[in-house]
Amino acid sequence: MKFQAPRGTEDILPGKSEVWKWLEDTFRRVAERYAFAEIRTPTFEDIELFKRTAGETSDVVQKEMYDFIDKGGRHIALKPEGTAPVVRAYLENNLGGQGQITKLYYIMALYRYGRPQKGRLRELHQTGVELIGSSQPDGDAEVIELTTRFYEEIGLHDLVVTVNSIGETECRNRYREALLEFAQPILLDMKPDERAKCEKNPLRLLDTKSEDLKAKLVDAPDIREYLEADSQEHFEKVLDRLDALRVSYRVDSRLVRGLDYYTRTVFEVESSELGSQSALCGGGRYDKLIEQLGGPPTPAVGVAMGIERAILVLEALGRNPSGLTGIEAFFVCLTEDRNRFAQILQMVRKEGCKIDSDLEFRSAKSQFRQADKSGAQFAVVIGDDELTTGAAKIKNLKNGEESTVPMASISNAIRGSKQ
RNA sequence: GCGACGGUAGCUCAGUGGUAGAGCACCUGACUGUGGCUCAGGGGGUCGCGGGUUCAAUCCCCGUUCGUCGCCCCA
Repeated sequence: MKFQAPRGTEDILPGKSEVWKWLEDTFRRVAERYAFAEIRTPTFEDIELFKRTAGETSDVVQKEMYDFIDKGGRHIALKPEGTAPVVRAYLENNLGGQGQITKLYYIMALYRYGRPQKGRLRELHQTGVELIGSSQPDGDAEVIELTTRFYEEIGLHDLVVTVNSIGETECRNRYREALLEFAQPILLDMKPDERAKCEKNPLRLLDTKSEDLKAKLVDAPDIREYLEADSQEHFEKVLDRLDALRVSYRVDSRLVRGLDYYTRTVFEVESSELGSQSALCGGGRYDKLIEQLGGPPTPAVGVAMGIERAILVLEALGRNPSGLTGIEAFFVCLTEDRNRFAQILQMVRKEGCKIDSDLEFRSAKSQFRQADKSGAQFAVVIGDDELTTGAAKIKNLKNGEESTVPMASISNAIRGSKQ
């Protein structure tokens, strides 16, 4: 019996885990600069939390949840998205008392039972922020700017944000009807299940990938003509702020999002490097969600970014994040006195150096080969001669120069020349 | 969940109805304590898993699993 990782999951191995660490560190740094604080929520929640919020028409909830009945008879779901759990925690812990603004960020694993593909795993990871308590367009803009800031800092330039406003519930309902009416003839030649989906949520029509369908929809009504004055004004202010911050964006009235709780501003970033899983991140305002979960009416806006997808884009562009960890020195053992040798390693490690050595009693030649491959700048030679004189030989592997330093100054010698 | 294609050494892949190969990587050696180049030698694969056809299958058939691409959906 050979075990393998469950379908749609992956191991993140050394060589790649460094990129993950770097990406997460960068995200934390950026989010904290905007005064967001980290929140961590449980891996699983009461399934109702997601049913209540993500919407009946959303596939994420309809068919992609990992759910089970636990031993106490509770119906549990592994979280398929991050916003609902964060809002649940926000309400449960009274984070936002008295009209405060709460800024939270997260890095979490999510679970969606779909057919796996590159860039679409069953266990996926997202970073995101939620800005809760402000209805001002300034919040929308700050979240969008933070998002572009993050992508800039991981070396993804020239990404364009697509933004749209889908207004409040009422105007969206009116629009929905108008669109449905326009689309009647189109719906007639669709397959029954596809048609049912579109009839239930006509907005789905808009983000189709079918060129054919797109062509039929060129003259479809435009949602922005249905926006109520407040939403329209809000949207304009967001765009004005993005202009002022020099965030490049594209307005696309066809952009709608898959989760039902969005209101007003929605946005996403795509990359052409990603094939059919092109979205790098998605977000927007969700002013009604908190009420839906039993809280006081509280406006909020947030974004979720796919970590795997960001990494795929970096790989596709051939970016190799530099400055990743490696060892500083490789210690070559040429004495039978392995205890003394180990003590020296212990000392240097206590002093904070990242070092390695051969554990297999291999030849000097082999040890130097390992030193070379390790990428370390130095090989430190400890043999019987060195033990008697109390001074190690340090070889700079880049230029071949050798010098002799007292045992006590090995770490200084390694570090000293680092800058 | 639907359709198509794929799974051979650590990696990238070739190959044939008679139980397998290359390149790279790895290990050892080329005068006793010195790497990156070169040369010589070496280890390593139940050819995804299970069943069937056959005298015989890695190669044919069926099933299954995992992946890739598209759809769906989304991050």
